Amino acid sequence: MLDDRKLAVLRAIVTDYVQSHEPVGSRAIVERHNLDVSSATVRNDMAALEEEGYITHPHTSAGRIPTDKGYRLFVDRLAAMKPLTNAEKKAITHFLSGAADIDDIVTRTVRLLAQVTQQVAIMQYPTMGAAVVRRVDLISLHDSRGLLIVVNSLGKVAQRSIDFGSMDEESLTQLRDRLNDALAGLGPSRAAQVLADFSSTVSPEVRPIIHGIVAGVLDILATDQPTRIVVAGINHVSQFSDEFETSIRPVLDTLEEQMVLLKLLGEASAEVTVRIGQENEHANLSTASVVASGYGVDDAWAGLGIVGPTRMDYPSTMASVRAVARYVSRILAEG
Amino acid sequence: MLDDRKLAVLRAIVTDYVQSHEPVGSRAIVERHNLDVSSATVRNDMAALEEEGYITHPHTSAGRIPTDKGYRLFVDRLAAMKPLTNAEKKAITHFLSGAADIDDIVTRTVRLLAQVTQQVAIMQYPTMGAAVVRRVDLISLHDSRGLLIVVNSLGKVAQRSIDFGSMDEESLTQLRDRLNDALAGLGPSRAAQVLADFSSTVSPEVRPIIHGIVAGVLDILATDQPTRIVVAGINHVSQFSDEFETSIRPVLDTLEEQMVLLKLLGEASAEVTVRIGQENEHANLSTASVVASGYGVDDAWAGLGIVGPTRMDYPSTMASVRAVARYVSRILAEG
DNA sequence: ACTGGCACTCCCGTAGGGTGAGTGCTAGGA
DNA sequence: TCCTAGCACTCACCCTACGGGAGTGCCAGT
Repeated sequence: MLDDRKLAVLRAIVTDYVQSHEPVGSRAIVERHNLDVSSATVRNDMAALEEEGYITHPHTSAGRIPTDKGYRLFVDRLAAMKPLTNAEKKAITHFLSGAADIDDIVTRTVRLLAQVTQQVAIMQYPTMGAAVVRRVDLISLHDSRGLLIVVNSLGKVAQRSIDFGSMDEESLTQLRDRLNDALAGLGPSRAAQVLADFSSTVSPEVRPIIHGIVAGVLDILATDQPTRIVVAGINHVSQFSDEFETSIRPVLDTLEEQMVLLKLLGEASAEVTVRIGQENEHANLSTASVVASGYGVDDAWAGLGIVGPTRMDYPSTMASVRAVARYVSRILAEG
Repeated sequence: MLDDRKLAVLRAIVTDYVQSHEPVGSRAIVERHNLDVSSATVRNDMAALEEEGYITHPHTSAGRIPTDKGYRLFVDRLAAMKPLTNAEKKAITHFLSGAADIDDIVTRTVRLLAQVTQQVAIMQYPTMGAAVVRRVDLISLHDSRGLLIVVNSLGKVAQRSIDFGSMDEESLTQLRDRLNDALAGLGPSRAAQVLADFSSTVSPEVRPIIHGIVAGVLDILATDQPTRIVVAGINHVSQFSDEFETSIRPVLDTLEEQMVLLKLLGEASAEVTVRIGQENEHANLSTASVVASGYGVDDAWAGLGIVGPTRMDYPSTMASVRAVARYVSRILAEG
């Protein structure tokens, strides 16, 4: 059905359209790609490709543009990831190397991703669910207010504001040490079990306070805590089109919805995945593609990726996403 | 020069234009506002207002629109802040009440601000410069890597990744206690002084490691550390216009520039300040107004605000910004 | 000092015609 | 059987023209 030449024609249409943003005609194809056939032959192939649903044309006398199905075929069978240049690799490592803490790593990475792909980048914080508790700390601030801090083995720091009531500094220190002894090295589910019995081991008068603290720790450990998402390169939404209402507006609306973004990155696997146009369930993203990848180390896994118009340079974008995901994973593993 | 009626005409032009987004003519004014004069009289007043530079008209036969100068006069002399409804107040307190930590407070506040003003909201993290050190912690993670954590009296937690070299757990604990004894309760400048002498009091073999830790603490304490800025409600840029290139694009570009945003909020005072159009030095924001306010407690002060089109409802927006700034300040003071 | 009247300006929506890129189809050739 | 050359046809796009209408500026009158 689809012989090699038809595939070559589809490839030509996709690459040319991505570059020019204009419907591409049969003559342009034979001129720019050396197919050694006439434009009439290409027209016949185009008719076949359109019959199969890989391309379409906006009106009778216009050139062809790829459909979602056409992009999908292109990504799956016709495109090889374009390897990064040395300069690009260098830029990535340089940009990420000076990061101080996890916040910094995430911020830098998402900006870098926006920069190299020239698209809107989104990135999920590594979930702390799978890691083990490394340290619990209690710090009184003023009056009866204070802070509960939990650090996990990935270096992620979580905090909750806590009312310490009438507890004095000394018993606070004591409590802290006991919590550390009890929890250090435990995963979240095991820690939750231990905590369940914890408040019964303390004297009754401080029990309500302990209860608050335990609740705080449990809250932090809960794996389904809303993972934070960061976005960068919003200005690159201009890639989508020059018309705001029909094209850009819905994308911006979607980018404000944390839950939707989480879903987009949700099933991030180790490999780069591409969701094209209508393949995104979300209606606002029907003209958008999402290129995503998982990143992280053994038990701290999360997603990052970009959102761009279906009409994008998939080979380069996929390569960039993959490269950034790998580099940031390496940095997480090292530091 | 500007009698009461002319001011009333200006007020009418501003309010009508903000509402309708269309140039407003002399007849519309006498119809919608009961000025008890004819349209011809209003036309004369308009001519005078235009002479003074408060209004202009896009072409000969169009109605009038306010200039930056006109908005400025309106904000300074003609507009009273529109008090919030009870429902709005309730929504604000409800939205902010459940915040767990400082990250959460900032995230919620900036989203709330975007929500109530229907504009793009920006907010600066409270600077930790002015507060005093409350706790220093050292946590080893794996291999020789570890984490340095500094908590200040406002509950703000800062962290740095540190190489602990060959130090064992015990001497780490010892070092931590010594650091806490030395630094607790000190402001950043005093702490820096103490730290300067600190590394000379330890044994030579661990000195390079201590040096790294001290550098980390100093780094955290440095007041000029890049304060983080968060943005919300980007989708509301649609308020600016329906044309992307000339109007929305430059604003989006600007919102990506952390440094520019910092400047916008930089000189935030306790009162609500408005910068209109060209009053913003940044060229990209020449069609934008910034409504900002400081927030915080005694020595932890930062800015928040919104960015919107010059053509905005100043009374309501200013009231909302003020209200949100006050509520979040109160929450910071309490917890 | 205000008002009614009137000529004038210029945006905007609509209609009509020419242009050109691109297609679909058909008949002929390898 | 596959490819090619040629040709009629279709539309989007651009330019122009033109009437309608909103709004102004000005002047004479009260």
